[in-house]
Amino acid sequence: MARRTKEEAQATRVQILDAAERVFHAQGVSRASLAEVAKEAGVSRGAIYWHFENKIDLFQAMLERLRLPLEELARASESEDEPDPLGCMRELLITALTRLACEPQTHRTHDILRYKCEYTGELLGLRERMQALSLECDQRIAKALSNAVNKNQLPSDLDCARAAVCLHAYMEGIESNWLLVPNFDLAQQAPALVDTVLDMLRSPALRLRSAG
Amino acid sequence: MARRTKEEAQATRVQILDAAERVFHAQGVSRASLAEVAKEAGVSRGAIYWHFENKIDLFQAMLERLRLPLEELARASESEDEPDPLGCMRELLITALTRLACEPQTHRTHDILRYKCEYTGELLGLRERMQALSLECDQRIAKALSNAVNKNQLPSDLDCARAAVCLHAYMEGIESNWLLVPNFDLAQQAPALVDTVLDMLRSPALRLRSAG
DNA sequence: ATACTTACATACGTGAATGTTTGTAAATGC
DNA sequence: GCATTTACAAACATTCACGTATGTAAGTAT
Repeated sequence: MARRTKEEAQATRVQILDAAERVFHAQGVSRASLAEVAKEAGVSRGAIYWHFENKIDLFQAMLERLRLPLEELARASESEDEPDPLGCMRELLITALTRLACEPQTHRTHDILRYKCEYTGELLGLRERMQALSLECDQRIAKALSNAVNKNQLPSDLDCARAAVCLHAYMEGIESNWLLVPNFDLAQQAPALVDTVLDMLRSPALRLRSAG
Repeated sequence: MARRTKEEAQATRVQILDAAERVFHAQGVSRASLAEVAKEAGVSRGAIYWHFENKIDLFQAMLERLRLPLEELARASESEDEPDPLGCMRELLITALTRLACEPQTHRTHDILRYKCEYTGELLGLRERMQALSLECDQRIAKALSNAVNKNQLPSDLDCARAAVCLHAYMEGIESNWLLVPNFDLAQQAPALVDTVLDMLRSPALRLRSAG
């Protein structure tokens, strides 16, 4: 085939990324072959090697597409100027679940990250990144909770660090379990699920010096 | 090498399973080769093919070793005769976390299942089994909660099914996040973590007809 | 218009892992 | 005590995906 214009080239790049998403989801990252991705994208393997270094480069490029969609909301709930940090966090958590339920791309990508991917070998860098993200997530939640305490939206003796760990775990588990068995309407249940965990923040077990 | 006695054969079988656990954990299931497992076990690849059909057979045999350790406790909290179903469940949940933290074999195996394994292709059967286990887990928890309600240990209008989903998710998330970043003493924190989620069961958001 | 570069397609070489087959010495059954 | 089976080791053949190298036609700069 002949040379394409720059826009056409960008289009094939997106086609490859979309195909990779589908093939990685169907076969798993390690089992997926670039030949399959090429076939699914309607190009040759050479095209993939033109746009990407190798499979993990393709994989990571695919993941990059889904970054920083919730950054603004997150920043808002962390801001000390935000008058309603708890409500802001509630929105944030509900949005996260809703996006997972309603956006197929988000759904597939998270499914790959949880159940179709081995965090070892060439993907050790990804594992470290997930670890960093997990820690950062804990800290951001703790910060938002602290702001909520300062606005008297939560008990003043709340152990924000431990509460953040619990809240994070709960959200993680909801996502994991629903991805494994999507036997309820996540988008519809999202507000109730989030309100449940926010109620947990009033638990006596989460007060300072109550344990630990 | 020459033929071994039956007990010696059983010993090499266990050696292979132990080696598989280590290699799967280090390399991931798909990246791990039977040659590596054999080398780690101090046998030849032929020995593995004698004891197991192939890699996934070996993998599933490895998983079988860890089954039904909590079955009795679980059954107790499900039993309607149990006078303290909530306390029984508390014990069960704490035990689960403590085992994860204290038993290296449990730790490694769960780490493999969560972060070193792709639930697709030849492991689709495993995925279906995990789905079934997840559903069964929800139902068992719901049953235990229902028993606790009957003993007046929990509010009578508790939505046991939804509460079970939430409790299950929380535990799942605690395990997942701690396996990814083991930056606190899980065994020590286990009682506090469990008490926190048990307090959540009193949340108004988990009452019947409150949502959903 | 031409020279150069781009955006791929095609073909090739390589290595690694798999499953199988064959060999063998000792343990076990009768 | 002999035949048979067991519990492996070692060698073999095959597959398969990867990376690379080469080919090529059209776009782009000058």
